[in-house]
Amino acid sequence: MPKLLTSRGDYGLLLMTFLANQPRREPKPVSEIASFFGLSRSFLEQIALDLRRSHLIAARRGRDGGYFLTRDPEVIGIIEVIEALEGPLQIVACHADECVSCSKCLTRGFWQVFQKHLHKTLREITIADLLDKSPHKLLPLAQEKAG
Amino acid sequence: MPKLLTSRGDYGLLLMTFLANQPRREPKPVSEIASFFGLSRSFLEQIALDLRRSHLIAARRGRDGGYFLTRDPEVIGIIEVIEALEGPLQIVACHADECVSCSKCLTRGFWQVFQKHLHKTLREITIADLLDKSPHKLLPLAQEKAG
DNA sequence: CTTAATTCGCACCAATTTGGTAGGAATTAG
DNA sequence: CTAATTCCTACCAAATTGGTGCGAATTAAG
Repeated sequence: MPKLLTSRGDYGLLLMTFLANQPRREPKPVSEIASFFGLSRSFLEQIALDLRRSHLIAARRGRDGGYFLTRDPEVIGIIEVIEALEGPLQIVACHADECVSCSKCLTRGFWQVFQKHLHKTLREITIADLLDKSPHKLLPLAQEKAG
Repeated sequence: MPKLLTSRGDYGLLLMTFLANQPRREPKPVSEIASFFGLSRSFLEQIALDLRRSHLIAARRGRDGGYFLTRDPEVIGIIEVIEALEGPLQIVACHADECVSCSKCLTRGFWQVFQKHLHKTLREITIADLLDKSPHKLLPLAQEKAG
């Protein structure tokens, strides 16, 4: 049961979609977002901080401050959000040099290609796509074997 | 940095590919597989036990015993191995009813479709595919946006 | 200048998951 | 009978996860 996303990535994407829904990119305080989703304010603060450090959002401090997107949702790949919060995407623990059994590992090459593919997919899906109800970018993939 | 596979799934797939490489499906003891990959015997034993309980492999007990595949590698989707060892695949923690904020969750629907797609992909990739050097089943997926 | 709202930064923590170890019972070929 | 093996369960240390809490710095408004 390992998950692809921990709650950090999950909440981070919720936060990004929330900000993307704000019409004039006005700064919104974490407290408002947290209570909207029913999440812990301080935990979400940490997440917002990480997103700011990765320049996906920017902050205005002090009263009436808050966070806002630095780019349009259409050009923010969700992999950027995920990796900002969870570190580089990896399918499996082993990484080339550190692996004891790589010379005999039959699956390593496969996972590398798989990881590249997954990374690319998550880069092409944007925050704007999350707001669409229909995740059309995935549908053709799911039917790939139909023909 | 959450991974899609923990070492249980990883080692389990290695074990399966090892057995797939045995010509006449003769039972191979865990000790041999463990020492081949440089893994812990008792840990791999646990994994083999789970794979047997899911009927992906079968055992012959006692001297000269061991494990062997119950099906041809071409018809064993790797999702079967993964889920036997790690439980049902999930992208993100939240599951419909238990979720506090689902009414406001903008991303849930997307992840559901994404999970279905990933599940299908991992079902179509078989143990036999892992033995091929070229993971051709992924290549068309990776080029989906070219046109 | 004071106050309230906010980001910022870090220290800490409990529960869970992960990646095993260890020991022994049951089974079986020779 | 013996050795090799699966089978089963209990246990455990380290890492990860999902937070809490506190206080400093910053800022708008009165």
